[in-house]
Amino acid sequence: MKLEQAAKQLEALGNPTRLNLYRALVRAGEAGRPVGYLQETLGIAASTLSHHLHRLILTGLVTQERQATTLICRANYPVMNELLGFLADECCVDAACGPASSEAAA
Amino acid sequence: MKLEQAAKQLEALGNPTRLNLYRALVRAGEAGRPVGYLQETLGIAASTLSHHLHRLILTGLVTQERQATTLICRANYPVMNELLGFLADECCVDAACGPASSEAAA
DNA sequence: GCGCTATTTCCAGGATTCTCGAAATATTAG
DNA sequence: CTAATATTTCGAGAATCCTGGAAATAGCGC
Repeated sequence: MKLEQAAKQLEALGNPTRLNLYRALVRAGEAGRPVGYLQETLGIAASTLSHHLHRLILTGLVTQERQATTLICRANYPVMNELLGFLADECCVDAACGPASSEAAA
Repeated sequence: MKLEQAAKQLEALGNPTRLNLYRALVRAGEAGRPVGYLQETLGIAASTLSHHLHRLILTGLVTQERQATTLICRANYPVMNELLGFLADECCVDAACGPASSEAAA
């Protein structure tokens, strides 16, 4: 069920700490960020960060890659785009919802 | 603080019942839906629905309008678009993230 | 005002979340 | 193998959320 998955991803982003964390990764782009760097930047306990990170990874919003003892985290752009698509999906089936939509003639 | 607000909205959408509810309103468009209709459609207790609805209204994602004894609920499209914008906002500052972005020349 | 329908508020129990420190694990360096 | 660093897992307390039933409120028609 797609809705469940979308809800989980939204819930994962619906916590200030995690949203902040996620945005840091989004900003970092392809380069990604090591866990330790994120921990210092966000100023939270390592265990707390690990907990949140785990959640983002479970929902597919973030990926990790090992580099020696350091773990590099990256935002998973395709998953985010899919989520954005899901939200905008059924928008406008019966009403105009703004300028962001497709090229359907007025 | 914008991040707090975005997190609250995402959290509001990050519950299957609420996401379902919200999508029903998105699908309904301008017409909106009466609370009672939503309650039957979703098959949940009136108090539960009221609770979730209240939350969506607090975050600004949903609006209500009274029509006699019936309350019509509508999705607030501008707010949703703002939220989508916030998510896509800092995307790609350092990496390509897909086709959904703006018209900035490459 | 009275009754009627639509909706919300109050209350409570059970589940989940958030946060952290301490201990455990993983990987590399020597 | 031992030491050192990076990260996760464990345990726990406080807070919040989710759900529904019962009672209260809001607006309408008579």
